[in-house]
Amino acid sequence: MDALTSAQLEAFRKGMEPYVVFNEAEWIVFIQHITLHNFKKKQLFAEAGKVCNHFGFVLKGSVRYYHIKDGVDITGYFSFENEFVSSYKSFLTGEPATNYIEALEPSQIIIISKKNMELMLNNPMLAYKMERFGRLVAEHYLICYEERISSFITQTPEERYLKLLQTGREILQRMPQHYIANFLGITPVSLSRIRKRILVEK
Amino acid sequence: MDALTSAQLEAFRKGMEPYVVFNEAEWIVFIQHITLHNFKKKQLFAEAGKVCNHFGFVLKGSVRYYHIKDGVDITGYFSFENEFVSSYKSFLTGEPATNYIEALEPSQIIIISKKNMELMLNNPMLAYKMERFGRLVAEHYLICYEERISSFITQTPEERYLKLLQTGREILQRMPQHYIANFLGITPVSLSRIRKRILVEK
DNA sequence: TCAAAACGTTAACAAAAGATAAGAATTTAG
DNA sequence: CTAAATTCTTATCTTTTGTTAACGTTTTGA
Repeated sequence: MDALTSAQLEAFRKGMEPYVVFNEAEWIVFIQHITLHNFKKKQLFAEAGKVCNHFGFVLKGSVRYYHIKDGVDITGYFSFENEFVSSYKSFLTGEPATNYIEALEPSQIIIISKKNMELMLNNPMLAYKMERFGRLVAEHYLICYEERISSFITQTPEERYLKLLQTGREILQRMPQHYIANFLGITPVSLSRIRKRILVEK
Repeated sequence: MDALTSAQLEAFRKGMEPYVVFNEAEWIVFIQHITLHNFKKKQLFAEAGKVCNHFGFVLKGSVRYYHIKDGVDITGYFSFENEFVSSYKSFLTGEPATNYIEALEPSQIIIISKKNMELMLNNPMLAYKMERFGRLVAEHYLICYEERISSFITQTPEERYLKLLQTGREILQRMPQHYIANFLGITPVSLSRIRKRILVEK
C-alpha cells in the first residue's frame, strides 16, 4: 500500500469521470477512503474461497479473472487500464468468491474496501454520489455481461472469435491465445483450429 | 394502460422491498410515475430494432427474452413474477434493442418509462432513493449474469442442465423444453439427448 | 545465460453437438 | 370439437469440439 502521487490521483479522477464527478470538497473526503496497491505479476487480487472485501480501479496494468475447475485454470475475463475490477458477486453479497483474479503484469490498482464503500454510502456528504457511482458502474457491467451472454446464446465459437477480431483489439494484442480461447468458451486447441479454418476460407 | 388497484400497489411495494423502501410521501409521488399494462399472450414488451424506452416489474405472468438470428427464434432469458424486465442495454443507452421480449401468458406489468425514471432521478425528493434503487437492481442482475457467464465458461451443456435441475424450479416447470435448450446455449435436439443420457446413466 | 516453463500448432481419435427430417403426442385456437 | 400448430423424441449424417500427446518455438526466471 503506497501513497498516491498527484498525477495518479488526477488519472483516477479522470478515469472515473464517466461514472462520477466530485467537487473539491467531496473529492478530499473521497480520497481518504481509497488506497493504492502495487501488484506484482501473478499476485492475487481476489481468491476463490475467500470473500472479496474490496473493489478496484486499474490505474496501470491488467488483471485476469479465472476459475480452477478440476485442477484446470480457465480464464473468464480481463480488466485493463481505466477499468474496474472485483469479484463482484462476492463483494456485493459477502459470500466467498468462486474465482481468482491475478495481475498479469506489474499493476497499480486503486482499492476501495467494502468497509470504506459503506462508510461513504452512509456519509451524507457523499451518499448520493456514491449511490449514483455504484449504479453507473453496475449498469456498465450489466451491459457488457448482457452482450456476452447473448454471444453465447446466439453465436458459434467461430462467430464469437470473428466478432472479437473486430472489437477486441486490447484482448487480442495483449493476451495469449489460450486465455482468449477460454474467454470464448472453448479450448485452446479448438481456437487454433478455428484460426486455421478462417485463414483457409479467406 | 389501466388504473392500479390498491392490492396491486401493495404487491408492487412489497415486491420492491429488497431494492427500495419509500415512506408515504415518497410513495405518493413515486406512483404518479408508474403505469400498469396488461399484456396478452405473445404481446411484445420490447422489440429488436426499436429503442426500449421503459422498464417493468412483472406483477403477474411471465415474459421471455429472445433473439431472431437467421430467421430462427432463440430464447435467452425469462422474467417471472416479482422480477424486473427490460431490454436493459437499450433502456440504458438509448440504442435500438437487439432482442424481443414477449409475454408468455396474460401478464400484468408495471411500467416506468425512461422519461419518468429521469424525472424521478432529477426530483430532489426521490433522487437519492432512485439512484439507490437503480444501483441495487443493476447489482442484482450483475450477479445473475456473472454466474451465467461463468457457467458458459466453465461448464459443459450437460453440467449446466444438471445445475438447472437443482436450482431452476420455475424455469423447468413453466417453460417448454426448447426454450430451456436455447437458454442453456444448445439446440432442443441436443437437450433431448442430454436428458436421455442422464436417464440411462442413473 | 541457460534450463525450465509456457505457448501455439498439428495429428488422431472419441465424444458431443448441429442440421434435417419424420413421427407421435399434446396443446391450441377458431 | 376438430384441424392446425406445437412440442418432444428419435434417427441419420455431418461438423465441430474435446482430449491427449508430440513437437518446435518462444519466453521466463534463476
